[in-house]
Amino acid sequence: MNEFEFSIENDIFELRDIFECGQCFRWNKIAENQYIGVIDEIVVKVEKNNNQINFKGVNYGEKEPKELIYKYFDLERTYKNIQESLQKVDENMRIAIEYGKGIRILNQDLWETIISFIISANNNIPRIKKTIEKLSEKYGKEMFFEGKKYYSFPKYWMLKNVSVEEFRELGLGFRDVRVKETVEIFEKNQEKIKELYNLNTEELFEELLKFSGVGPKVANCIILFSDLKRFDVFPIDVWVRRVMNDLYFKKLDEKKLKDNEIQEFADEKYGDLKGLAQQYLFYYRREN
DNA sequence: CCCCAGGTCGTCA
DNA sequence: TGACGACATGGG
Repeated sequence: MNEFEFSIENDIFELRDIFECGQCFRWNKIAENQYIGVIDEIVVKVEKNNNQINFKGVNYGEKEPKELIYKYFDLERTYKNIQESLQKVDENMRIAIEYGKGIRILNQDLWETIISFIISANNNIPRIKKTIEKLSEKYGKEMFFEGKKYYSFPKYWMLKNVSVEEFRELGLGFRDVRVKETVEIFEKNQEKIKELYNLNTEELFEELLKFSGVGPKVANCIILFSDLKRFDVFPIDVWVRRVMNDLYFKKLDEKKLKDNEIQEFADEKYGDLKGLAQQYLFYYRREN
């Protein structure tokens, strides 16, 4: 266990936009310009003043905190260019970007992202967060930072002896079996999982659908929000269907708007940047 | 009591 | 393929 602290400068890095836009579930606001959360086996407090971002925390794992944080926050990527390109699409996109201009798409651990979004199915964000927190408290690694306890998201091998009934006690509901089956898949297919990183987006999508509890929407979220990181996917949930219908399709009953119809439209309109476009639209619609 | 939530799964035509 | 209900849980 050792502590770390360092600062960076970045124009495109707003705490609220990053942590409240629905891509992650383990961050909490502790002050006006501060969030605290867990990445892998480090606890991190992020504080922003002007364009200066400070990272302070403790490391309980093997990985170098600075490298972990650079990767996690996607700091190698220049979002300015991407925004400028997307802004040209139309006025709606320009407004959505203006609202969420501080968003960065995180590179979250694949295993954690898969489990988190399996839990997200037919669920709401506060309850998803609560359930993931319980899972971590019960099975993750205990960590201490500034007088408080935190818990890492449990690695798959830490869950191998957990029964379906024990999963259900966490409040997973009908998703308990899916989580259990996913643990087993990870135990038996490590080589195959490592190869996911070499696949193209289409192949990746097909492979992820084989997981229990992973359908089209969850698969696309995993591809976009994990360290698999591809921007050429467009996850469609109730909010995205809602915003797309309001802005473009204008059907009286939005449930009659088919996913395929939205997908084709998004391909055409946003191209390979549709993942980021989706996130600006989702965040804009959910917060307004 | 109802409806809804970052949906998926099994079933049936 | 495509439609449709079931599936736990908690909040409004």
